Amino acid sequence: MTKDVSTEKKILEAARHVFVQQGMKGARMQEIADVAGINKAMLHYYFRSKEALFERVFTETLQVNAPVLFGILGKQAPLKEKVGEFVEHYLEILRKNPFMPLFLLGELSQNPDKLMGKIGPQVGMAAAGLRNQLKMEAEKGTIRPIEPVDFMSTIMGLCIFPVMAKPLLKPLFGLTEPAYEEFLNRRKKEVPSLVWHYLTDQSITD
Amino acid sequence: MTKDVSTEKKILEAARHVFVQQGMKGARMQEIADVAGINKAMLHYYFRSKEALFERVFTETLQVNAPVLFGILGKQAPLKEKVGEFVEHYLEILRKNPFMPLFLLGELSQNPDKLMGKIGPQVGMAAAGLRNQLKMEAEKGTIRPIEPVDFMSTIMGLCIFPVMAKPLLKPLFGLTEPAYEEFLNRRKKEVPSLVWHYLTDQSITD
DNA sequence: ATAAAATTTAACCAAATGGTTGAACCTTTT
DNA sequence: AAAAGGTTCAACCATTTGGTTAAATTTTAT
Repeated sequence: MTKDVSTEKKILEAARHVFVQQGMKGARMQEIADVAGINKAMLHYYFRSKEALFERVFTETLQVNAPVLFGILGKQAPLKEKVGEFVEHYLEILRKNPFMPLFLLGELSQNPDKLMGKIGPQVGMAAAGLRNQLKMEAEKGTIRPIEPVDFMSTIMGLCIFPVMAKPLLKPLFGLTEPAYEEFLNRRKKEVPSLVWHYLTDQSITD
Repeated sequence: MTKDVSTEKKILEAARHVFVQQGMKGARMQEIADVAGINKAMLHYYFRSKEALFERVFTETLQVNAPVLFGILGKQAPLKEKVGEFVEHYLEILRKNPFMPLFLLGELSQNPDKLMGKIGPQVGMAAAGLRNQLKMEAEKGTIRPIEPVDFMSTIMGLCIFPVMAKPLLKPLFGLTEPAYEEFLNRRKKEVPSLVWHYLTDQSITD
């Protein structure tokens, strides 16, 4: 691990790396220590227990990612523009952190309650903003009426699945690594246009 | 657990239940025994080790689910029809086994290799059939040219995400259980029509 | 009915793993 | 420079957990 970085940072970096990849149950304190390049006792010196360390990493991860996601969709701008920006940014983030969705959704499934209170207000605002925009645009006739959940699920599902199903998709369709990368790049164009059709085409609900 | 069922079946049922929900690492042999209503030693009597038991459950799960999925999309029928049937069936399966995708994708991420050889031929056939149909329909002009990966990712992502992100979506959008169910039902109509647009609208690639 | 084989159980065992401790080692303060 | 406080480490401890064993019980074959 990089020298001259405070031990606490080194631990958090290592812990995030291991936890995200192995999950709470799969992660071993020893491995986190090894990755951080320090003694196992340090983990307990800086963070009381495995649970405390995990809690910290999980919360941090959520509080860093959620605002990015909802920040884009919640801000003031034309919807079409925001969709494009969201997909582009999100796919890029996902490409760099392919284990993030599995990690977050996995731990969230184990502990559905530990969500609100962590991402509360910040994301709540963005969600409310999005809800309003969808409503107003629908009244204006720019888009068809649509629920925020439907919208979010569509756009997130289209972005997340290709990334987290990589180990399924690659062998199944005989993709080489470059071919897979190409596929991800295609998504950047296809998903926004797909989502836009989803928003505007009246025939979808009829 | 139900009486009069062979111990082996009881174990496999219990193991599937626990493994799918907790993952390989998270699952405890004792819990599996408890759920099965038998002694822990029985697990080792019928299946050598935790790994062997897991292997069995994982393989079985894969071999039961994959053919259902790809069976529908691989068979001989109009594409539009198959898409509708797939989404309907798949969403129903997912509603009953909400932890399945997280389980399969999670374990697959840990062990990308353990895929082929398990679902090999059966699914390979279906995938090839789908590839041909997409190619032929594109040449006929019924749909636009599209890669099988793109198609599969779109349809699966749209189905899977709403189910596996339930613990995220429910609190985030303040959905009650009935409201969430309603949402899932909306998907049954929206997803096929969305996918169909995705297949036919030329402007998506332009 | 009885011996043999298969099944089930409780008690154990060894390894893995989260966590602790006390001494050594810096760094800062006075 | 020496005391004090913070940091790091190797060795150790307790619990958990996958796995074993030998005896008991049930089932099957003769």
